[in-house]
This record gives sequence, structure tokens and C-alpha cells, in this order.
Amino acid sequence: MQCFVDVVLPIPLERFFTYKISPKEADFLEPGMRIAVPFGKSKIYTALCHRVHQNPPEAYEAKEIHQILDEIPLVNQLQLQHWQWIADYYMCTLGEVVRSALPSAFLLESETFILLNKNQEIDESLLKDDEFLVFEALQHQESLKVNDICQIIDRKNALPVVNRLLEKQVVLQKEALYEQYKPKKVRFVRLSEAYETEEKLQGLLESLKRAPKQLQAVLSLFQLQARTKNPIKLTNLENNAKVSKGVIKSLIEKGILEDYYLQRDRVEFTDAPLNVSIELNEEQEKAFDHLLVSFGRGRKVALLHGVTSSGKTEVYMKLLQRTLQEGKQALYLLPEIALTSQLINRLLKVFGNKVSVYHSKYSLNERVEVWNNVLQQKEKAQIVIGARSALFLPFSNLGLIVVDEEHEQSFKQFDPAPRYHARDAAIVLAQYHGSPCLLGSATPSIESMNNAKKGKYGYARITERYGKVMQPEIELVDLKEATKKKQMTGHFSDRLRLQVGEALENGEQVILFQNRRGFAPIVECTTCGHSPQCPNCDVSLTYHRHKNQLRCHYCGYHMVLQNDCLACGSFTLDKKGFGTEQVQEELAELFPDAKVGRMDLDTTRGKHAYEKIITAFEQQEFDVLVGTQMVTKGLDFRNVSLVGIMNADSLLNFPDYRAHERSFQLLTQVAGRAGRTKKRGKVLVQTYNPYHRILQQVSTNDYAEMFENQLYEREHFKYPPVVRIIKVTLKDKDFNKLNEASEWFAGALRNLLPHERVLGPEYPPVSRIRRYYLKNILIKIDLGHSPSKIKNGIKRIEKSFNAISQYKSVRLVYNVDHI
DNA sequence: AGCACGCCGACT
DNA sequence: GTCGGCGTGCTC
Repeated sequence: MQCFVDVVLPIPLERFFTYKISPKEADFLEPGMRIAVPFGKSKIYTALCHRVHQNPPEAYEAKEIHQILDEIPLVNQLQLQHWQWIADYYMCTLGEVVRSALPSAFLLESETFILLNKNQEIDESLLKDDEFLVFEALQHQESLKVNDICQIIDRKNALPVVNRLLEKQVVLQKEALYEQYKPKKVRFVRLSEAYETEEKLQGLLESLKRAPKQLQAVLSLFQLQARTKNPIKLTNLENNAKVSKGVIKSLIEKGILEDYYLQRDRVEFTDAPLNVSIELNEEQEKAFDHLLVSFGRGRKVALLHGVTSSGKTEVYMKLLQRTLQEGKQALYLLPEIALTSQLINRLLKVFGNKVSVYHSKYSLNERVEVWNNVLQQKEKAQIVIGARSALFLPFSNLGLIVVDEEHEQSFKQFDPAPRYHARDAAIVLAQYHGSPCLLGSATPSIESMNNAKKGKYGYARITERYGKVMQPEIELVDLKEATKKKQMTGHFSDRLRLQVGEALENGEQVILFQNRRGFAPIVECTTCGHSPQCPNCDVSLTYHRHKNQLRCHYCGYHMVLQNDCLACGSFTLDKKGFGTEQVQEELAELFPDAKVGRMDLDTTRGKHAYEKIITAFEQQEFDVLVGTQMVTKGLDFRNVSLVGIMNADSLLNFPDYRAHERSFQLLTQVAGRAGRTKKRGKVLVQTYNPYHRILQQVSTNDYAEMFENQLYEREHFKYPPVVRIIKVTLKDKDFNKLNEASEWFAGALRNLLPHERVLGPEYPPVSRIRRYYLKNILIKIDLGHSPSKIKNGIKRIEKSFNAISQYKSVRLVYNVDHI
């Protein structure tokens, strides 16, 4: 009987692909196993088994698979179901979900190797120069990659040469899969069996009398063995015996010691579970009970609204503890930047080795290990704390999902597809597992609060800071007035300068917040007004001081800053705007003795850079921390008494319906960094609009009013949560074609939906990125309408669109629930 | 997405 | 002439 398998390939193609398999393979294969399959002319890809069947495809001859890669499914049914939901809801392909869900080490790809054909006598005189170069290289090396050959012959395209060599049968071609995951092996030592009897041992010790170092090593091994039953690591013995590698090596060579390898996880938290009981104060206890009741009544999603540093984490931990007692797995989701070692350590203290961490700064291999531990339901992965991608882990037995900092925009993946919102996808995942899902925030998103108000979600509140620490005092500083009265030094008002000085004198620390580097300085010629633009994108280049460079944030284009204007040649370049670097610089002038640290995208590049800055600040190695959004998150600094916001207006003036909500959240969160101990903290907000409603609400900490205002505006202007939105972006290199195509698309959409529910097409603020022109169409879906029907309608429009030959090159991007 | 194939301008 | 650029089409 003929057997076939439908597979999902990790590429943006809608359909499944069918391959031929033997009956034996058909018997063995289960959905969720990986299979290596040939795809296209030569490549081998990793595919995911979807379904085994006996229906031969009609239109083509199915290829055979290359090999089965797993013994047991790597992905379970619940995951596949969840991934399909993500693909449908966020309008992308299942393949795209697979590609971002699986750790890249699981997605093997083949590479082409060129080998010498040893069965062929080769007449070197028949080879051309470049062919000979390759031939010669193969005398020294077993095999070459196509890339290597490009380098050898110094050309970009090596294929013609390779093909000629293949034709002359000088070389052979081979596709090889390579496993990216390498288990970590640790080397252990033990005494050889031969010496295990008392008698032999005596003899051994006697014989080693003249080798004191070796004797020392052996005795040391006994010591270690007496202390623990665990295997002894070679490095442990080295350290304990204080002998060199060579000594142990010769003992091994003599056959006195034996070495052996065991596979070990890369990330080991060795602390045993400490069973620390979690003490809740009265308010936390009340919130906890309330949540339990709510979950118990079958309302599976709840919102925990607790002011900054109210101790939401304790409530989570108490819930996590219950989940563990039920023998179930738990997932604790956080935005990437809030995943600090501070928090991880707190969890480790309570849950010890039952905690695993999963996020993007973890290496390929570390991710594989966490995946496998979750898959095998190992104890050490019972609680997973991670960023949004942890949602894709192979849980089979979830008892709780916590989404902390629920309001964070970074839960929404922007690029590439799947453009999913981790909070919303987490709610669906919890539903599939029949488990509760807890959303937590000090400043809940309008959506979640709306759901709570409507009774869709449970709701619990904590209004007091932990340990009755007072809310910080928030003061607005009017920059307009300060400027008029000449009370400004650079970007510091006298008020802020004074307060910083005071805090420093008291030996307290200060955080200064400057909005993200998108507002970093641009260079402008004061003679002709020209400012250097990116050649690929429609933006001004921004100035980066440390490298004396102009950079584009969209495509990475960079150039050295010239002294003279590129347009008029005069030497009157002025660096406008200001970013974190400039704040740091001005501080150095105002407070030459203060030690200043900076935290932004540039200073947190490396793997531990972020951690290092935080630790240094925590240990008071510097007095002032200047930073972007990053300083707002989950950091618990005891000694910070003052938080300064350099310019609140750049947040408020963002051209986007969420600007006000986001400003409130951001400012409230930064403010929460101030005064976490007994002393009341102080927050200074510099602004040109001190009477702006949002700033007033921030200063009086009036979330409720902010929520009412925002909801009213959303209702009025039809924005989420009153409607659902889908943003369609069209891209093309040809400006006119793009305009025509987007008009066509918008027209088709207006046949599908009420006219006023289709906005645009419009140019986005940055209308060209990486040489592609962009245009957006915004679709609003009323709550009464079925989003899935409308999505199907849009897909149908896309089909007709693609059938128009001139529009073929236009690329379409959907962003469902675009933020 | 990749990656072939095919057509076209810019130089050894 | 040949190299490398980019647009187009296909992948079980």
C-alpha cells in the first residue's frame, strides 16, 4: 500500500506538502514529529508531520522523505491546535508560526558540500584557472561549502564553476544535514574497578608514595566521595586536590582513574526547593482569595490590578504554589525587559529547582534543553518563566498562566509574522488547557480593564504599596514658564537641577527618564536647513556620539559624520533634539562629581550588559541612571528617591490613538521606581503642557478617570476595544504602482465592509523603508461582526489582487489587533 | 522564505 | 564578452 504524509514547512506558504513514505514509516510517524524532507531543487528542510494517509496526490508525483528526525513527537496536539488558532486569527501561515515557535536548533537545514571525485582521473590541463583553484583547494580539504568556493575564486556566484566541475566529473555534490544542538557533556572521574578491593587499594597507595601529587589527587577523590554520593566532576577534583590537569591525566593513563562523560543541562539552578512559605498581607490575601473564588466559578481569566510595588508577585507565587501542589505546569509570562535576575532569584528562592527560564537572550542550546524538559514534564520545568515565545513550549498539563505587566505593548510581536499578542494568545492557550489565566498590571490596558468591567474577566485590586510605603509625590514642572524665566540649563529646569543636587547630597540615587532613542538628535545645517537623510528610508539619520556616526534606525544604514554640510558645504552643522547621551553629557557638566550610568538600546547590546548596568546601579556604583523605557520595568532599587522625566511631551504627542494610554502607563511605571523604602519618593515631570489631562491624572494617580476618558474617546472615534482593527500594509519599490494597488485594495475592501470602516490608504509617518514605499489601510470591525468571516473576505480579495499581473510584486502584510 | 532561471546594464 | 543586478515563478 502507498502511504503519504502531509507536512508543514516552516515557510510562509499556506498549504501542506505531501510526501511519500513506506508503510513502516507510516506506522511509526505521529503528528508533531519532525521529518527532514527534500524541498525545491536541492535543499533539505525540517518539516512537521501533520497527518499520515493513503491518498496519493493527483496533480503531481510526491517525493520521498529524507528521514524521520524524532522518536516521539516534539510538538503535541494542544500546541498544534493553538498554533493553528494563531495562524488563523493573526492571518499568517501555520509554517510561519512553526518557524517562530520552534527553537531554531530544531529546524535543521541542509548545506551543500562539494567533494573531490576520487574515482576519476583528472587531467589538470583541462581545467580553467578558477576551476583549478577549487580543485587545488580540495586537495587540502575534504569538502567545501559553496560559500567557501565564492571566497576561493573571489566571486559572488560560484555556481557556474561548480556546474562545470560537476560536468567534468571532477567533483561530487552532497547535501548534509547538520544537528545544531550539541548536548553539554561534563567529564567525571572515578577510581578504576581494578582497585576497588581493599588489598589492591593498599598496594596502590603504597606505589604512589613516590608520586606525591598523584597520591594527593587520589586521596582527594576519596574525600569527595565520602562527602557525596554524586559523581565527581573532573574539574571538582582538580580544584579540591589543588593539582594540575596533567596529574589527573597521567592517573587516567595509568589506568588508576577512569574518566567518563554524562550529559548535563546548561542551565542548572542547584538550590533545592526551600519551601519558603509566602506571607501575604491583608490586601494581598484578599486579592488572592478573590481570584480563587473567581477562577472557581469558572471565570477563567482574571485581572489583578495592583499599584506599583504592591506585591503582585507574592500573589502570583501563592497561585503558582497551588498549581505545583496540583501537580500541574505553570507559565509565567513577562515582557522581555522585565525578565531580570532580581525576579528570577525571587522565584528561585521559593520554588528552587522547579523553575526554568526561557527567553531570547538564552542560547540555542539552552532553549532546546528547556523545551525538552517541558516536553518530558520534568520537575525542573514545572514553572517556566519567560518572554512571549515561552507560549510555544510543549506544555501538556498547564494549570496556570500568569501574564505580568499585561499592558505592555511589547507582548505584541511586530515583525516578522506571526504578529501575535502574547497576552491574547495566552488566554486562548489557557482555555485549551482548561486552566486559569491571570493578567497583572499596575496600569491595566484599556482592553483588559474593559473586559473586567463588563464582567468578562474576574477582577482583584491592591491599592497599597507593600510595607505601606507611600506613593511618590509627583510634581509637574512647566518648561514653558521655566524657559521664559530663564530657569533652564540645557534640558534641566532649575527645579530638577536642585532636586537632583539634593538627592545626591543625601547619598540617594536618581533615575532620569528620556524617551526612546527614536527622538535622538538629528543633524541640521543652520545655513541651508539640510539634514542628512537615509538613502533607503524616508527618515533623517540620527546622530550617535560614541561612534561619531549618523545612523538609520530602520535599516541600519550608517555613515561617519562629516564636518561640512553635504548640501551646501558650510561648517554650520547643529545637533538637534536630545537623547539619553545628551542628558548624560549635560549631567556631567552640572554635577561633575556624580557618577552617571546610561541604559538604552546601545548600552545593553551584549548578553549580560543589561544585567551588569542594573547590578552596578543596585550596588550604588553610580548615582544617576539615565535611560529609556528600559528603566521603567520591574526594577527594585531601594535607594532611589528621585525620578525625573526629562520631557513628557514627546510621549503625549505621539500620533496614535494609544498615545495617552501609553503615556499614563509609562509615567506611572517610572514614577513607581521612586521611594521604595520608608522615605517618600519624588517624581518630577518636565513638560510644556502641565495642564494636560493625562499628566494631571498621572500626578493624582487617577487610573479610573483616565480609563473613563480613554474609553469615551475610543467609543467616539471607533478604536479598540470598541472595534477590532486590522492594519494592512502594502509595500513596493515602485511608488506609482503602490498607490494604484493600494487604491484598488481599499476599493475592494469597501465593497466588503461599511464605507467608513475602511481608512486610507495612507502613507505611514515613515513612508519608505529599505527602499520599499509603504501604504497602510486600516480596517475596523464592529464587535457585532464576525472577525473570521471578514478575514476570509480579505483573503479572497488578496487572491483576486494577486491575480492582477501588475500588482504581483506588491507585498501585503496583515497586522491583526495592531497596536 | 529561498532559490533557480532569465533578462539587462557595466566593466575586467 | 562576462559578471552580477534584479524581477518572476515555483516549491509536494
